[in-house]
Amino acid sequence: MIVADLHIHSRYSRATARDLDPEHLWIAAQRKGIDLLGSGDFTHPAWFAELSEKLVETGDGAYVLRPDLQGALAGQVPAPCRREVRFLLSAEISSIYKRGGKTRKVHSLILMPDLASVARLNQRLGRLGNIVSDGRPILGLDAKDLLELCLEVEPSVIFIPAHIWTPWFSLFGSKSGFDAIEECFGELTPHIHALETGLSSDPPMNWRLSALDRFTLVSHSDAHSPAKLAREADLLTCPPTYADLAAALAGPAEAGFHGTLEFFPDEGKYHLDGHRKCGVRLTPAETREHGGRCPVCGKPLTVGVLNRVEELADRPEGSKPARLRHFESLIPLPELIGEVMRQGPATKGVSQALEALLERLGPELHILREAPLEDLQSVGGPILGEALRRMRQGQVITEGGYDGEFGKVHLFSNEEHAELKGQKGFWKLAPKAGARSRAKAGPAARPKASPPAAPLLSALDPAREGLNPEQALAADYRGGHLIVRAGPGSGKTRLLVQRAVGLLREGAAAEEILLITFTRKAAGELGQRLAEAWPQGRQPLTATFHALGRRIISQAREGANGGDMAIVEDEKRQALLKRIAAQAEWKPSDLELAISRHKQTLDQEPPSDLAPWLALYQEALAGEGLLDLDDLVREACLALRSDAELARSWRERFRHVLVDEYQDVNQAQVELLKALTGPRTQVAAIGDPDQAIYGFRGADRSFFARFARDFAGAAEFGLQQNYRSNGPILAAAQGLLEADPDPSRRPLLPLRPEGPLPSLIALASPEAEAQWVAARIAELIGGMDSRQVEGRAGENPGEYAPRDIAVLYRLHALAPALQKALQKAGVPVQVAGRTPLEETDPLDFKAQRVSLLTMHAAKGLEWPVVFVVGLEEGLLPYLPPGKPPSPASEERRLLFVALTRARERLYLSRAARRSLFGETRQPGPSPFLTQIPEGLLKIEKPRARRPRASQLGLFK
DNA sequence: TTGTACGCGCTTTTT
DNA sequence: GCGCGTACAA
Repeated sequence: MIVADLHIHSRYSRATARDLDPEHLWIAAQRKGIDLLGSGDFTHPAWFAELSEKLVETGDGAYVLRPDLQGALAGQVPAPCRREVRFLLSAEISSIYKRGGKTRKVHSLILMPDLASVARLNQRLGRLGNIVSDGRPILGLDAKDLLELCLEVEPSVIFIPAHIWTPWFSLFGSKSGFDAIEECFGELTPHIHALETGLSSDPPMNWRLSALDRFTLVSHSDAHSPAKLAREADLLTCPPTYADLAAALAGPAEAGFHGTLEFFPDEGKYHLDGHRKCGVRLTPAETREHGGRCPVCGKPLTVGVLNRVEELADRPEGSKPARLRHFESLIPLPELIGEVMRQGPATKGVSQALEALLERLGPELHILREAPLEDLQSVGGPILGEALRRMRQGQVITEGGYDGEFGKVHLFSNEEHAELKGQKGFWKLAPKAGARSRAKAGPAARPKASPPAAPLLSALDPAREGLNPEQALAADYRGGHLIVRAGPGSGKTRLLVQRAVGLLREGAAAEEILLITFTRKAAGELGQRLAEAWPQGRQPLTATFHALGRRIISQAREGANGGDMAIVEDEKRQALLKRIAAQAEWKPSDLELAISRHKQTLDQEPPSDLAPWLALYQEALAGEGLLDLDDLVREACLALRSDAELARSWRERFRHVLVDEYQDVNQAQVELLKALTGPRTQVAAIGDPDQAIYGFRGADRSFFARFARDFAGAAEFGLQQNYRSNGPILAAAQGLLEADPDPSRRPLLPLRPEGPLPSLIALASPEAEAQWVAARIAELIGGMDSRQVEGRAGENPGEYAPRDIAVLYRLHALAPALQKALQKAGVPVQVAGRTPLEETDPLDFKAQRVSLLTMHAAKGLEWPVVFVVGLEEGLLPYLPPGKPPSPASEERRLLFVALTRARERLYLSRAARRSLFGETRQPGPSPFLTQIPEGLLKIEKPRARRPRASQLGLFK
């Protein structure tokens, strides 16, 4: 029989002991009596390097400490404890992701047969996320995708869902888990053969779920220090090799998996329910009596493992499956000695006593499990003997752990302890009636929890079929042209889709309907939503302005000489601009801008200073039959103007033209629209002039206001209902806009009025700001380490997944500090537009991360939590040194766009010192901040720095 | 053709 | 503060 502890950590994981290195593990394993030990943390590059250096392969998938190191250390192992310690390569990965609208946090234990396969896996994982900052990395990768990746890298991988019952980070966790294994792993479930049951549950609890019958239930220590090794462990009868372990886990008991060594589950940190902050500990039955809420603070209780097991159980307490494996419940020897000596387990006296026992009797597990009581009595005294006798018989007194607080397991009652003082003959006492056996009478199986109340939004959820009244008015209007002023989060895309569907339903042909967007992405999404809403029959054309122009030009040329047409590639165009600019003694960027602006006006005559250079540019393109992107719209307009037949065919083609983001059109685009508009055409434009932020690229929001003049008789509509942001977020965003009065603006009405006030904080430096953001995000995600989860009762830590969060800034230049701080905190992060495609893993698009992006890039997107950073003088509005700034109103709208990306929580920040382009300044707050009316922002102060918590804080 | 020193200038972004 | 482009040397 061998003892295996396969889930441990190295010193590279958070909150772990500094001496967690191969040498100390080798010593500690022998003192404990472990034959087969997980390496832990193989994903961490430094630990991987250390393992590669200090371990040598046995050839059967196991590794041993290098013989020279063994020789140097042998003296530190008590003689009766010495044994061969083999290592298997193991790691734990934390997957934090969104599935089915719920944040999931699942930890997985992974074993690999050799360093080469680990290296392959690490390479893949390194591309998907940050495996450098923590030995237990956090990936925004669905646990199922992680399993798939592991199988792809190494088919013989052993993949074990870790400590499956802990509330915060596990497969069945009450906070962020699933109700069934299949729910998590889908069709890959057959690749899972074992489940790790964790400290807070033991086999009898797990036997109550018939769904677990086919799995091997394993137990490991999840140690964060050498002293905690083998708190729980596996008992194997197979040889200590990788392949034999894999076969044992996959097969019946005879295959080599004998059973487990267990904690008394009551001692686990999450056995019962409760609130640590409120000092409330409840049994599952008591929790039900209180309706799941804390009797002190009224907030939801942290539901423990016992409760969760009862929730999912389909058998009564005490049931046993047909096939079950052996288990033993143990108390760690230092704790047991501590009780006998009436001292803490980490005191010097206990250590000395432990040392003496190890020297005389052998490893800790041998002492706990097998050593004859007489030997124990003779070496450790009669009381120790009695303590071990009681433990082996399960006669213990328990106080269940709850909400992160370890439980307590005692062997003697208080009365006994009192009696014991000064008495020598204690071992003769029979256990008191008060010392209950750990088999407790429990409540009957609990009915399944009722499903959560229907979400508040369901009645008006924009994802559903129906339109709200103001949307319906605009969607159903058939009286001619119309323009819709649609604020952020008002269901704009939905209105477009439903208008198109309504037209189709009334009998309009798909060919008569055209939808126009600015980006291919928007066109793709609109097309997809339309296909979902109107799956029957042909689809209307959904195109960008440029794609539309291209079609028109193609048709014009077919009719004429059929000249070849292609779009100039950017590289070529830049080279051309550079060449001409040099000749003109202009800056290439100025030339580019001037050409573009001219083409957008549709004027025939360019400004005289531009004319010769424009002519050179156009000749160069025409010589190769090329057009640039502005030409696509311009040339289409000109073709329609000069070719009456062409114009007629296009004007008659569409009865309905729907245009998205109308605040972003330029003159050429408006002209193109007009040229497509015949007497029977209805143009429906939708947009929001308060979100016009692309003036610098030629967009002119004034076309929005004059739509009714460009398209005669147009009706005006407005969408005020906001589905996205809660009341306080909308109030702050609209308060800001008040500084730019507009009589045609209507207030936005939040569907969800309640929520926390947006907050504003000033930090000393960009680094401090980045660290603050990282710390806040770590709290919101919860799960960087347990302390963060347990630390802030009432803040709902762990409510969010990485992909629920975005950090927005004015300039890309702010991204590096943020990225660095977030990576250091172990938060999975992606910086928009900054990942080269060739480095992207095929699974990359599935990885879920915190997004870092510019306020511009955030337009059209939304997140439950948004941080807006760098709200400083000179940065917002941005005042480029030596250049004319954008109009302040456009920059204000940019902030408005940023604020209205947030659904639930909004955090604003600034730094009192900022270095930008080599210059360090001490900027005051952005003037826009003072334009947000007082009382709509909560002013926060940086928390005073507390001294770093001790490395061992996790286990007290 | 390649190495290196120097100086300039620095948003936001789509097709 | 740094990257990129240009100028000039080898």
